[in-house]
Amino acid sequence: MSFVLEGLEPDPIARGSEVPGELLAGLNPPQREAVLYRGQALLIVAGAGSGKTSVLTRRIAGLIATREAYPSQLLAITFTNKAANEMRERVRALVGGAIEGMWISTFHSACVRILRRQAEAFGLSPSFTIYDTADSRALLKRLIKELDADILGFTVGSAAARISKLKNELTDAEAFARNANFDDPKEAAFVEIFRRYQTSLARAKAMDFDDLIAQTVYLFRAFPEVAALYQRRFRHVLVDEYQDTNHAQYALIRELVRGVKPQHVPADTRIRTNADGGISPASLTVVGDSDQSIYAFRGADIRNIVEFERDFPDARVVLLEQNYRSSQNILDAANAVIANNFDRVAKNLFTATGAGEPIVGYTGYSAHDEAQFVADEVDALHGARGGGGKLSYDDIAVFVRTNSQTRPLEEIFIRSGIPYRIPGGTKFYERAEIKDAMAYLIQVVNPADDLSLRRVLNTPRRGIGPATEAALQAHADRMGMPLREALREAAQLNLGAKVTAAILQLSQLLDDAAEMSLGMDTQGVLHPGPPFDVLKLLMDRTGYVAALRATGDAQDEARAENVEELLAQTREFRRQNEAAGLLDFLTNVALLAAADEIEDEDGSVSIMTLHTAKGLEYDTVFLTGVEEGLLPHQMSAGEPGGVQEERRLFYVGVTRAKRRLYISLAMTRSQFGDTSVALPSRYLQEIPEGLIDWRQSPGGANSHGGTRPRALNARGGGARERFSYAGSLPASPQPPREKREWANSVTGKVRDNGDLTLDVGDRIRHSDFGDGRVAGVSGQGAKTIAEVMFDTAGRKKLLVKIAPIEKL
DNA sequence: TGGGTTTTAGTTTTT
DNA sequence: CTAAAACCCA
Repeated sequence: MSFVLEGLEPDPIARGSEVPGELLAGLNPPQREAVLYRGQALLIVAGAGSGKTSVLTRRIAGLIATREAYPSQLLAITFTNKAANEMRERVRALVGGAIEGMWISTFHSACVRILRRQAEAFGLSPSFTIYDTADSRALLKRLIKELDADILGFTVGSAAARISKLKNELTDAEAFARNANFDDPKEAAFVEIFRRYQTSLARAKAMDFDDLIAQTVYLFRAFPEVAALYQRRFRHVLVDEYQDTNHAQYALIRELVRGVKPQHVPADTRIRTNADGGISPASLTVVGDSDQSIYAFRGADIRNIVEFERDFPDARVVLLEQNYRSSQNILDAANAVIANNFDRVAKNLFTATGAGEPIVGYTGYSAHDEAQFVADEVDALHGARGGGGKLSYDDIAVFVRTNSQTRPLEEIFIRSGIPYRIPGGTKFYERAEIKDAMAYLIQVVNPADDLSLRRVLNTPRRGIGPATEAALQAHADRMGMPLREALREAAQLNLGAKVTAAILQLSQLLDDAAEMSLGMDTQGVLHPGPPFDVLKLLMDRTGYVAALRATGDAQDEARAENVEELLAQTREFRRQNEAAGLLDFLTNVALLAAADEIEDEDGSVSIMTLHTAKGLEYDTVFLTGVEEGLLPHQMSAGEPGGVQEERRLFYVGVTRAKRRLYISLAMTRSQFGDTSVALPSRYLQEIPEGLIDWRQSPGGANSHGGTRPRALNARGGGARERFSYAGSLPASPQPPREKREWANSVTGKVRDNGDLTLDVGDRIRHSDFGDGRVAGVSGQGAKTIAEVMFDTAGRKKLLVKIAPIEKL
């Protein structure tokens, strides 16, 4: 290889002339600058839909094409694996295949890679396992119970949240203990929980999600020569979605783009050194949009992006404001809403594509009604009836605020025969049977992980009950060995002959599986065995799947099929990653993100949370549950900046839509089994008059004030639908109270029945369902619910106050 | 030890 | 209301 080595060093002056023209084709001036700028630090403030992925990929392609950097000198951090794969393909298409050695991955994947590679340097097992949230919680549960900390008010959730938060701030157990107030019994107990949690992880050779980042930072700080390895290698670091980085991630980036001291530069380096023999810092490019920061709950610190220029005084800032995704109507709505967030740098998205179709609004009686509307519209758009529109299902997405909202949507979609997917919602890997199978695999790779062994000890049933487990655990503790070792010595424990045999059999099986996973010794080289073979061996010899099949239970049959599906996935994984072993498979699964499950062109509608939707785009978007208490969510009311964060969430949702946006809500929502009245979200009011075409408006006759209802969102001047509040919303955070009513919608479907009372046995008439008989009444006052057996429509639950019914 | 029943707790968002 | 967890009995 005879590269021109001088060319590898970044030149602080833009080298526009050298970047191939085709990489700049079709870019607007700021985009062009973002591709061409060369310097230590660059912040690209990329509004929604402003073509940032395009800019980022061309910037990378430019660096490679001009020989400013080898692909292996580039590190690009994305938010999801899906985004990483997409970027990899797009860069490959631009530079013609030569991107081997380039790292494009998520923060977590990159850290795992570094940690596994450097594990031995600081006494860590390279085959450490990654605990997901459920694993962490299971461990914490044991610890809290052990310490009787529950009486102090500790819950698994609160402890987990607190530990996660501390780790994201790079505060480890010891650092926390140093400043803890031990006079407070609760705080003292927490210190103990945190410490034990961490030692348990270490003993199990496991890390939780937050550790992956934090430990990498600690590694770099403790071993400058290890850090230097990566500082020398990565000459260009690019970070996407920078507004959602937390402190630990920020610190990691800072470590990576630090210059290398002369003593850490090998004599034969091919990188140009400074006068003192050191190497200057890598160049850093970050892309983000503070208006789309929606992960504060995960420790994301908006200051990372807002104060970027303070961190890097020489930084260039490029603003991308032209939107290439959405119609002007959609952008107007988005701009208007986000403008209500104070404390933000003004930014106004614009487009050249024209107004487009109006936003469609709909208000259902209930979540089911709302879901039915969505289903009907999807059906119509797909052209099942009209034939005019030929929108593919995968061009449509339905967004929800909370996971529980997917349920009614799912029910209606099934009934309507609309194919759908819920990325991240299926929780395939959280199913008990999958966790069982995975626990076997983890135990094969990491025998120190007692948690996984305990899980499979008696699954399927092999007669190892709590008593036997305790005996094994006691032996393990006594000998200071992992549970896995204790299994081998089961014969010493004077257990029953049957039980002992079962234990030894399991032990032998795990040994055999471990041998297989390491691979056959062909010509002295170890090739990791295919994960499929290992899992198949385990499932066959344990009889796990067979046991499920044998029960004859339909649910167990479904579980057996899930395990088969997992087997298929291991096979598929090996197909796509040829030399990949079991550890790679497990890592891959652990770091899977919800959005990674989205397949393009799979012919189904995607239903997902607003958080999952970040970074995606769809021709048609349904934004559902736009109600007070849901968006903004009740839980956010207490948090500082909560309502603003929720507004950004709303903004993210709106700006995902390319051509059509539907906004819907329900007048009542059920949770915990009872139904309550819901009010339209305050964010709806922030959308300018005329942008929304209400098919069914959130009525609201103004019977209390003297103010005439404003035709806020009536289209074409005709006040067909009206949407107003009695007076203006209070400036205070509280939503309007019971004075507001759902009444007198022009369609006549939404009404106020006053204090109509119904009793069991009454005959009533419903405008949609026809005649029926009241079968039961529950609830009080405005929330009175009647259960009605309709003569033709079957059994329905109705909110008496607003249902379109009359007593006969 | 296993199965069945009662009880209780939980609902924000996620790598 | 639902799902998981605790509890109880055979």
